[in-house]
Amino acid sequence: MSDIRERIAGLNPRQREAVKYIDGPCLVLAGAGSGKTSVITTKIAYLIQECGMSARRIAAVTFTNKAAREMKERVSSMLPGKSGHGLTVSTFHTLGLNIIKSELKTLGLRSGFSLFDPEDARVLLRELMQKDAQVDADQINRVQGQISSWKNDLILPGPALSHAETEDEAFCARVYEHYTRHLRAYNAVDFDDLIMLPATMFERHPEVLAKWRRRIHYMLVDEYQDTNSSQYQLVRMLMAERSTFTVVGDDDQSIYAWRGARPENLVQLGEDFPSLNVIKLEQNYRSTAVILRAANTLIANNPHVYEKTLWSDKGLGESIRIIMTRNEEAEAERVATEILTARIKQSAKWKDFAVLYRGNFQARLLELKLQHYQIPYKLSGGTSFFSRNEIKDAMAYLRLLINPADDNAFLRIVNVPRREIGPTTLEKLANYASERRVSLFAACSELGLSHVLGEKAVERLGRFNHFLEAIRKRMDQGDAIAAIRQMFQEMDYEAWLVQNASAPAIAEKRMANVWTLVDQLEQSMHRGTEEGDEASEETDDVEAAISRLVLRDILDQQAQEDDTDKVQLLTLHASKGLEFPHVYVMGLEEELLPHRNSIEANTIEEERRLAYVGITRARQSLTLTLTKQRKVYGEMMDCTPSRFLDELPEEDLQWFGRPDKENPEQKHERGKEALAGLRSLLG
DNA sequence: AGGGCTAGGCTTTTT
DNA sequence: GCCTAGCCCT
Repeated sequence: MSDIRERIAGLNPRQREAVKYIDGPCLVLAGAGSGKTSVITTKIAYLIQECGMSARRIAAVTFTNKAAREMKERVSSMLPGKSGHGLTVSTFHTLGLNIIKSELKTLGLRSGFSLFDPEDARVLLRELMQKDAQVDADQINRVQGQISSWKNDLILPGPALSHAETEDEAFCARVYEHYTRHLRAYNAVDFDDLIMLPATMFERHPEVLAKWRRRIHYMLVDEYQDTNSSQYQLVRMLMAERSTFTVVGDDDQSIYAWRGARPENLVQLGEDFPSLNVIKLEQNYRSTAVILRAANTLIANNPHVYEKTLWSDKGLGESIRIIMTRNEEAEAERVATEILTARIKQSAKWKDFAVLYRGNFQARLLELKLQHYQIPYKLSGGTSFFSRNEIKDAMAYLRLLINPADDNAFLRIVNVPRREIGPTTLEKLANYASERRVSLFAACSELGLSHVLGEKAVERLGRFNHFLEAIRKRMDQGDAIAAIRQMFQEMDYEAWLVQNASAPAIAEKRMANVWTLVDQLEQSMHRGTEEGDEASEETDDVEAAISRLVLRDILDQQAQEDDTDKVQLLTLHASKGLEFPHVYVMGLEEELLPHRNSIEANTIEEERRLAYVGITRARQSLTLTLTKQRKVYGEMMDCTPSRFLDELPEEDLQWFGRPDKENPEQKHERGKEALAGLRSLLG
């Protein structure tokens, strides 16, 4: 807990200015590795410690839970005692969720509302579209994407329909309208609503906005280049009067345009706030001069509103190596053996190496080679915990418990485990429910059901309803978590898993996943209670905790695993924000990086930024690889070296395996050399 | 209720 | 060329 003044004294002049400028709007253009997180965390501590601002009046916003968690930790380590109490450090979505939770009435929601993840939303969309036309798998995705981008632009269904230019768009808008109505009926919101609802509410209810402006006096936004339109509107509305905020970002690292990020928001800010103080952080504390020179010359090919050039005092460092191989197998092989030898030569650890690539498929071959050489590695990505079926089932139970109007959750689990409630019964139930305008779950216990359904069916539905109602009662009365555990036991969910699994061991694993989920729910509840965000009763805590679960805001169990000594395999996207002593970027070829679709869509600039992000991850050494041939969709294709290679400073590059007319033997010799070196090292 | 077949698609992905 | 989602068939 070092003194805040000391900490500020340790910053460079630009960083110090960024921390101490608090009287107006502030944009910090933070180049890669320029210590932006330090600036944000120190600034929060400075506001509290030196400027006497209450932590409760400060909100810092990030894009990922991980970043929010880390930032919170760093800030609280700088602050003495409880002075950080009440500080908000959260994702945009969690901030939106909290706003929604305190404005339920204005928004026309009831407490315990469900949060639909994109998969839930997709299921609902499919159902809605099936009525209209025949469903095309791809069509659902397109509609979902269109709705999402409308929501990102704060466009409601009405205007979406009236402004539709094509029949296709009009169709989407009609589905959007249905979708919105159904979400309302289910007392549910989706991820995009977490931003859109607060933003549109603030527009329509100035008195509510005024209240929130009194609550939040200073805002800090990390990764500002990743904000979309609705997020920007939210920040703008909250901060409009006071103009006290700091946003930190790097337009050169904007790589999420495809999911709605608007790097133009950086420019927009200057127009909306003419007094904006723009501070550039250009000193890089991460990489060698050679690496930065490559990064600078590459990105200079993109147009810039604010020019910036990274520099470091770390010395030139090694040349950048470019390795060209015969095919993708040789490429993977080469990367594996390079890491093997480099580790010994540099007496480095496995975790000092990262291999970056454009697409996840590129990792497959590499994995094989790494396994062959017994190199330990950690692969980022893969199937998420939350897309597992048992987790989706468990989540549906939780959702239905706190929100009986959630018909989607009901349909998912009413017959899981088997309760002999089939499609015919459900259809009749649905008709009855929609006539009486009640939820499916509520309809289950209505007496009138016996007019439309057989005795047995009525009995089964009633039993299901009573079962869950009993659990709900237990949750209200006492230990909610205990009641939830009991629920899974009483319905013998494990038996159902065993029945459905190919091996008992698999079922066991799945059941363990469910218990992990419940454990995390429990932990999340305790965390929420300790922080005492708002006065809340027990059930309110469960609701909040379940929402946090859906938002993936759970403790990272892989945290310890991250520290282990393994080579990191990541997509270029996933590498943003990280750094490694030795970085390999694979597949520097036209059609791959830049990606084929981006060439066609003419979004080369974003691909260039992607390459820029990859390059700037490296501290000490950088190796780029490419191949002459590669299998594309099963067909062997000749590859062209990426245009980005031509945009790097020739004098800093060291080529291996480049076909060279003057010296055709070169590649052969180099290859042999490398192999001989490897052999001698391996003994 | 589950498995097998076929067609289409094939970058990146957080909340 | 391979994978996966969704459909159909038993």
